Amino acid sequence: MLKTHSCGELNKEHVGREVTLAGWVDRRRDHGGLTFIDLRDSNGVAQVVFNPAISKSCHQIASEMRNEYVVSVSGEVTLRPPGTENLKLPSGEIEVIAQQTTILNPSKTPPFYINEEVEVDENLRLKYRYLDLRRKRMLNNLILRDKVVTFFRNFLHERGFIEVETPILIKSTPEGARDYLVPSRLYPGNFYALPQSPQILKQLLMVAGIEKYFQIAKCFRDEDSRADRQPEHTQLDIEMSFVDENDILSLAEELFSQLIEKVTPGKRILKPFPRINYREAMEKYGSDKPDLRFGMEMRDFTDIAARTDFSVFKKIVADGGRVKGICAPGCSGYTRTQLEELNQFVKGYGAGGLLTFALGSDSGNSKDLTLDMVKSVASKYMTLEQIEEMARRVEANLGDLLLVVAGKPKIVDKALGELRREMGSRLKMADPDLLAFVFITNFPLFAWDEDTKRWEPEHHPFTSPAPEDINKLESDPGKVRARMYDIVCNGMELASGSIRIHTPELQRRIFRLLGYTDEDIMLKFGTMIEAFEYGAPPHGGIAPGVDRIVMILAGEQTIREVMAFPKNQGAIDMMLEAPSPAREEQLKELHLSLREES
RNA sequence: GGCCCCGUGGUGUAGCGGUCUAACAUGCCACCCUGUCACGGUGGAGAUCAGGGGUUCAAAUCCCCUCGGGGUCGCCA
Repeated sequence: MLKTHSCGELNKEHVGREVTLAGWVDRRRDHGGLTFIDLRDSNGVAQVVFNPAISKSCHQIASEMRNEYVVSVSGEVTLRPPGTENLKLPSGEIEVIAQQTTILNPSKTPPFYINEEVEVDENLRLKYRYLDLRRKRMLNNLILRDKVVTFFRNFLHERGFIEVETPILIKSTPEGARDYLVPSRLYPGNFYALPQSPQILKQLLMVAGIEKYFQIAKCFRDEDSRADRQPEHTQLDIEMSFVDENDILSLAEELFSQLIEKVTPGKRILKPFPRINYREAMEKYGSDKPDLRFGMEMRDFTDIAARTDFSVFKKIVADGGRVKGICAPGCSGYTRTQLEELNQFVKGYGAGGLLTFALGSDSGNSKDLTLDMVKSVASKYMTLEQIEEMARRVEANLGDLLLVVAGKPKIVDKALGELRREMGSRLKMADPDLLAFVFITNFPLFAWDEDTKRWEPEHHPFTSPAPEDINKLESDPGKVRARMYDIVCNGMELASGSIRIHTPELQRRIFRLLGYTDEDIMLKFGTMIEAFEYGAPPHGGIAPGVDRIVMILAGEQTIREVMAFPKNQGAIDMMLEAPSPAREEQLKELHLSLREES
């Protein structure tokens, strides 16, 4: 090693020792006759003193040092003179008196600050990610991520799980997201696909008798990116044999509870994790990933709306629509501009508009409400009783603002659910120290796809239907519930899993329902079906998203901040400049020619 | 593909029709400085205001288009 100690570890214990440090110049303070350097390495920072009275040549060399130069320093660890200690630094009571120093490698002036926390244009950071990662915040995120992954491995190993790697070059399957394809050199016109998840492989491991499997697995999906989505992400992939829903959920609950306790003990969690079924989540929160850090639940006003003289309401109800609302506490004073902003907000989710009821200007009990205190375009078509009834359902008081959306049920839930989330964040209703984990259960097995006019799996086609609903599979597929569950935290889907189908008959039945011919089934999923004919055990699993978990624990707004080398929203690696054109020889070898885009 | 937001020295911001020959902080360069720690002081260099077009006597500023970035809807079993 070119060093005997790391900068961060030095303290009073080391006083009197001769040490050699090596790292980056974090800051130089040149007093002319005396120069200080904050030397930084992956462990922390230590102050080095260059005193010409100790070593004239060292002092000379120090005058050439600049930020981010890589240097090594040898010298004695001494206590700082009284009154010059720096309590902000763990090594602040000591300093190293340079007796020998070398510039190992100079550095150009970095394109942005390494030693200060300032927001920098993200593409610039991504282009120079290797510099960006030198910043404290990024280093801490990588350290946190390592702690999380290490915890997962230990936790599962202690419970008898074994980690199995599965291949990255696999077969394209028709279900789900767009695949990343890899052309085959040996077989012209044939392609591998990168796994969207190791789903089929882990189920085959169950057939293999592994019983308790996990993997820190890379997953690839060629879909548009978001703050919480990337072309490639990492899952903690878990699968177990001879289990039911409860076994998986209690394992997951234990996993996350202990993780939080160990890694971010300052955070509170709800324990036990609440379990909400899909229907209830959609009813109350308009979302299958509700943020439970605050209430503001949605209530149904459809029956009230039907009784009013408000033609907008009546028409929507007559057409099979619904009317639902939430209460924004203390917001009755919202200006026209603010209300219009919220109106535009719900329109963005397909709603026709937002109807608001400002309940008086003062705070107080809603029993004191009178009709002239209500400000709303709809109030003249409604009775006081009707408005009071709405207020009562959402537990509104004087001074509150009712936010009501009417329209097609799906759109109402989506728009009002997003509005709830928006108001929660505007009114800062979420406790920042709370991690509101919740299980969402009893998802429907299928969702009707209007575009393809087909039933599509809500999760994936390997999810087992609830036993009591199996007889409805063909007759009423929309009513069939799935043995599926999600883990949601603070409004983000953190994990998804299910008990799987393990008999060939049922698996075939599901595929047929999804519109596959028997020939298709054998062509595309033949391996799976055949494997199920050789004694497949009942099994199920779950797959938490590692990037999202770390993002939440780190308090970051995007998963890019917790990935070492992420891609930008356009799926471009700014640092490596990928994707990039292939050379003609490469294309030829792969039997590919490029198509002219029209 | 739709919608919203953003683009001014290396970095972060101000300026939002004329006083901009573009300001401030920091960084950079030079010199001074022996106890600083976001050291201090003096001086200096550094910006075709993303690009193009238009409106105007006059555009960083208003309008249009393009490009780039972010957020989001669609999409993501």
